[in-house]
Amino acid sequence: MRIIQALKSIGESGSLVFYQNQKITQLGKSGKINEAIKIFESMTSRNTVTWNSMISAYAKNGRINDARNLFEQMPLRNLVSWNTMISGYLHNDKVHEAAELFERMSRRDLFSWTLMITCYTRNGELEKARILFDQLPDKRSPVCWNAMIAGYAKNGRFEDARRLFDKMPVRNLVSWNSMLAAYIQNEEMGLALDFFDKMSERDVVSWNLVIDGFMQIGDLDSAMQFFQRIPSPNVISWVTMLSGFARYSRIDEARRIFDQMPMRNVVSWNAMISGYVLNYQIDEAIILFEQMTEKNAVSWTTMINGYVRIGKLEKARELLNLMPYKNVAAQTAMISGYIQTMQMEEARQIFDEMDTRDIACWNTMIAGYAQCGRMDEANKLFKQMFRKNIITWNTVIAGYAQGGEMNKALRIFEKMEEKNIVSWNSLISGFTQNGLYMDGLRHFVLMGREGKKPDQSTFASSLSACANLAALQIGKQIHHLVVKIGYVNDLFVGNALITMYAKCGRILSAEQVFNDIDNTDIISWNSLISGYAFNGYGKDAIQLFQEMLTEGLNPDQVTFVGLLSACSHAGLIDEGLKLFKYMTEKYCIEPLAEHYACIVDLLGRAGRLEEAYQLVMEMPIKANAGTWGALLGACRLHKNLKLGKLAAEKLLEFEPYKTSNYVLLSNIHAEAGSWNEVEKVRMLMKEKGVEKQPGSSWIEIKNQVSVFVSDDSVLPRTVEICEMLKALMAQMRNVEYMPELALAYWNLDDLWHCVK
DNA sequence: CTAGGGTTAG
Repeated sequence: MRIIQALKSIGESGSLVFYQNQKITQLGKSGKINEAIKIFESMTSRNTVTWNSMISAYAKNGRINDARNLFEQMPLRNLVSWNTMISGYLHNDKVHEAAELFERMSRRDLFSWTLMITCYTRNGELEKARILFDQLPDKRSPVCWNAMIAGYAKNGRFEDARRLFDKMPVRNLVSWNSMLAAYIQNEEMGLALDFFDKMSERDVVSWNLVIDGFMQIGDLDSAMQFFQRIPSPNVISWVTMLSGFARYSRIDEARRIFDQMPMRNVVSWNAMISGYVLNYQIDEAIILFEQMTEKNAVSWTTMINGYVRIGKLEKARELLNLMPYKNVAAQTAMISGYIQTMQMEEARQIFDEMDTRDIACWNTMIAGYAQCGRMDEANKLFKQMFRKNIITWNTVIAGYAQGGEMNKALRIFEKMEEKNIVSWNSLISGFTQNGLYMDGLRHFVLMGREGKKPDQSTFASSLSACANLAALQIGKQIHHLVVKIGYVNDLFVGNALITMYAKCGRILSAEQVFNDIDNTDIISWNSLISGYAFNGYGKDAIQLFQEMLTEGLNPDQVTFVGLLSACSHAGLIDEGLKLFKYMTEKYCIEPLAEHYACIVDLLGRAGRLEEAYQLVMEMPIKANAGTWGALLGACRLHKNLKLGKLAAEKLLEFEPYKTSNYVLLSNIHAEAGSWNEVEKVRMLMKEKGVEKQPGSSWIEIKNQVSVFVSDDSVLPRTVEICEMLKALMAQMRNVEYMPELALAYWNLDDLWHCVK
């Protein structure tokens, strides 16, 4: 009908063009970009509005490059063309490009200013937005004020929003709604409801904001009550309810809403599909997806994500191939799917095929390589990246840290301009996990100096460093900080504290922490049991274990490692053997090499060397270095040269480059007085090229850990320290303290040195 | 044809 009408009036100049322009806009808005292109290309005469409409249509459908091409090609640009292009960049998250155009404009109107302010606030660049806002030519128009208020709201600054709201000269309904949204986005439901009651005028947006607020805090009942009070709910009211129920996995209620809706748009369908996807009901999701007459990029992305979620990558890929204009989100979803299943080559293929990529996509790819330990490739991408964000940097740091390359991690970290808590935590936990405890603590201190507050992860890592260094004073200080900043009730921190005190020999403090924390988990119990073990309190370990059972907790493999080592350290041989039996028979826990090592140690201490050896030979899993090491230790204790030699040789097969093993072997020979053999071991080391690692120790003085390395005479105060050592040796002789000289085969002339 | 408040994918 309308076409006929339009054709009838074709005589009037430009009315067909006018009609076609409208059609392009309408098609662009409803996602039918192909039809819009068809009309545009068939047009014989076009005016500036035609070009503007087409630019807008492209931009609304994610084809921002096509939009820009048209913008460049068009014969005559007006102010609206520039604004439309900026708006396109705004909706495609390309703030940088938008700003470039804005700068180049010769004339700007209120549209231009508002667009640009919105661009900056979307990007979190509130200060830039505010500078523009303050330069604003027309202060009486509420539109820009509203944009700035919304910008503050979305970035969590509702007080700033409120200040602006109170200051603005003319308010309209949108201003009131923007302020209402500010409260709701910051989960201030009390303030929001007061504000809502004070509003003299409300529209459906105001109501929708409130029901969304209830949904965000999980109060579905209140949301429903308010929803029923809305005078005339629109699609968005319905979708808010639908997606709210879907988000909380109340999928049947969500479906009921979906079926009852008097009107549905693409978003409604997408929300329902997303609900099913979240609930792993992919079959239901695909039925709806196929029924949809009008799919947009979100529909496709949601569905692809759904298949990725349940591991059906072929199905996901099929959909991606069918998708008409693949967007970054869909492609990134596919890439993460491949990465989750370690199919890096497939992931890379998609990545290479993409015509535009966002930072998140690059980051996903880099994280993928990092997870696979392929840091060279990760780093190559990192270097290629044009614009990086803080996540990019943190991903690379964590990648290097996990691969043990702390030098590289540190170098990247030091190049960062703006570090956040995640950057610091990646670095500190990297040091700690790679045994570089001092470096970990040093950076913990540096972080404090830069005024950054530690969080639970920082505390867990640095407490673990203290535990391994037995740095009690520093550990205690960190504990105070934990209390002060308020992480006492964090499980990770609590468990780290237990381990720290236990490893520092303060088992009473460990107990106290254990008793003080509100909620314990299996790791807390295991930590305290291992703590008892470490300090030789075998009976307490067993008693705690029994308490754990009465509490109804199920012990795991780690529990028994702690228990068995507790028994071996305390010489509780029968109890240990009984527990081992209990573990395998009652709890059906497959013993690990660690468990066998404990049992070997137990039998060995009791002098039952043959039995221990028998166990090692018969155990169903392969003995590891720990098992042979336990046997070797027992042999030395009971001076069993024959078995000891055998164990030592086995041990050397596992760890041919570990100096301490050679030391053990040569000590056995030395104790037996076979000096020829001792010499042979020394030759063997030379042959294998084993470097004697400098011995090191550390001492805590006035809250400062000092590391001493042997055979290093460069640093100051060496002479002083040696004098002191000599004096101490003399005193020790006086009180008849004799070090075990049989063990002192290695350089007695070592110098101890203060590194820091 | 372009700007401010509300929904969906990441």
